[in-house]
Amino acid sequence: MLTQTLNTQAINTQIVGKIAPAHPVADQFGAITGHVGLVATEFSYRKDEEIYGEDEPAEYVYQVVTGAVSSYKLLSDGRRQIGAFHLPGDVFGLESGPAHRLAAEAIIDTTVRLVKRASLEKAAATDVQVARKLWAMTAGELRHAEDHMLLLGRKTAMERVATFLLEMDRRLAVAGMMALPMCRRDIGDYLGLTLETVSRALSQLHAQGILGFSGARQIVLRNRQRLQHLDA
Amino acid sequence: MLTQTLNTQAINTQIVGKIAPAHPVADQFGAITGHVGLVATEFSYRKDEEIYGEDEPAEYVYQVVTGAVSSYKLLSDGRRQIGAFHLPGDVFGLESGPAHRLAAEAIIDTTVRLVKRASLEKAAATDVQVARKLWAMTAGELRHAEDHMLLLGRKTAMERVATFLLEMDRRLAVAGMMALPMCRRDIGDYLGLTLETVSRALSQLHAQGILGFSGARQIVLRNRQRLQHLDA
DNA sequence: CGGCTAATTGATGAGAGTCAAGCAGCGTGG
DNA sequence: CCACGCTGCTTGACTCTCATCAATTAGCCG
Repeated sequence: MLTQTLNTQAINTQIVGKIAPAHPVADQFGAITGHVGLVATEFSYRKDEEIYGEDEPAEYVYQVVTGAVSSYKLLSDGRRQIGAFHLPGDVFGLESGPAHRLAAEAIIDTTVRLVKRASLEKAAATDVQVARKLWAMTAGELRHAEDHMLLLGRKTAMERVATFLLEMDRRLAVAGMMALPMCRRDIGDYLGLTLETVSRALSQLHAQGILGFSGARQIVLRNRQRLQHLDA
Repeated sequence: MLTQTLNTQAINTQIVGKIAPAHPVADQFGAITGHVGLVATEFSYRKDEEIYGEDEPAEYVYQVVTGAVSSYKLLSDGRRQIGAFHLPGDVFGLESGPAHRLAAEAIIDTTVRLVKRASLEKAAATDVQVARKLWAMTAGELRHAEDHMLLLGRKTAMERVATFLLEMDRRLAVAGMMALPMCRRDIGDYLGLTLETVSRALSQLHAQGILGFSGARQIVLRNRQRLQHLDA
């Protein structure tokens, strides 16, 4: 079904390495594919559209060009844990085994670049540098997951929200302001909290002057030091 | 300081591949090192002894021969999150980057086999099969961490304990009985609960006839199906 | 058998969840 | 350009699960 969607909506096929990196930072996708001449395709998803499901065969590896994606697991009764948010430049959907172990969906309108998993595997089989990079990317995800386990298992609601704000500030702040792509429910599902608890924590930080709002999703951190102090 | 300890206590140096695997299951260590002739050393730690600290340089990769190890992170005030338990046969301490991102300590008297990280790196640089195996091991850890994030973020206390029992049953049950190497506090720190909550959940499962005790750490699962049902 | 550590159990309380109401921001259409 | 309506966010009142504090009890090793 992903394949079907791809066939009907794919808009842009290019040789990776001939296009400019989407972002000024080291382009992780290019680092893998640049010198092996893999074909990458651009593709778009609308807000709330599923990119792949949990346990679905991992046919493609993705990189966010614009927009934002969440990776998550569900329990049978609908409880959801978001494991990571993927922002422009981030690679997601990379698996060592045959299937995706989290589902992924666009949280706002999103464009991704994608390559076939099989072609990466093939490149890795002959090029040790590619193999090393794939390992390093998985290790980076593991590092994030380990940090997040500490947050989910042992931090208070306020500490979780403080950690979240500092992470998003680091990853998407422009000119000291961040435009959050995700709603309060998504933040709650990422932090193991309810959306109400997230909202209350943000309100409290606002009341203390630690952050400012210009719209619920436009946040300015006014005192990173105090926020770091709240983050245990 | 690890080096110092190694110098004083190392007892056994061997060519990996010439010794019998510690366990009947596929030997992960051997899979990496068997055909490249790496030198492995055996080494022992006493209960509660630290094997390496968080952010310490990752000089060695380890495999549990006998005993059990926990990998954990600490907050400044002492709150602890155990990310994984390592049981006989398990590899731990494998890093793609330069440092350990969790600390590790023996939870009972433990013997490990270890190889220099640098020699693995070297083997991976020339042997794509080794590189692939290292990636797969890190991916396996990531899979466990992703499952554990769901547990920590979204499961109830009883669901967490049920998940834990089923995991340990799968990993260390012999003749339908499991001998837990870890205390209630360790279980709590793994599940994001207090030791009292773990104890109460176990007592409740006992009262319902779902499990039997012969000593606090000797547990028999009498009804895996009901336990699976309690695990969401 | 004695003494220590680990585990159980009970009483109480705090932090986050649930349920519910109202508000604000934003996109749409008149 | 402004009004309307939808969705998402905030806030309040109350509940409940799990943490905390405390006292026994059980298990284990010398």
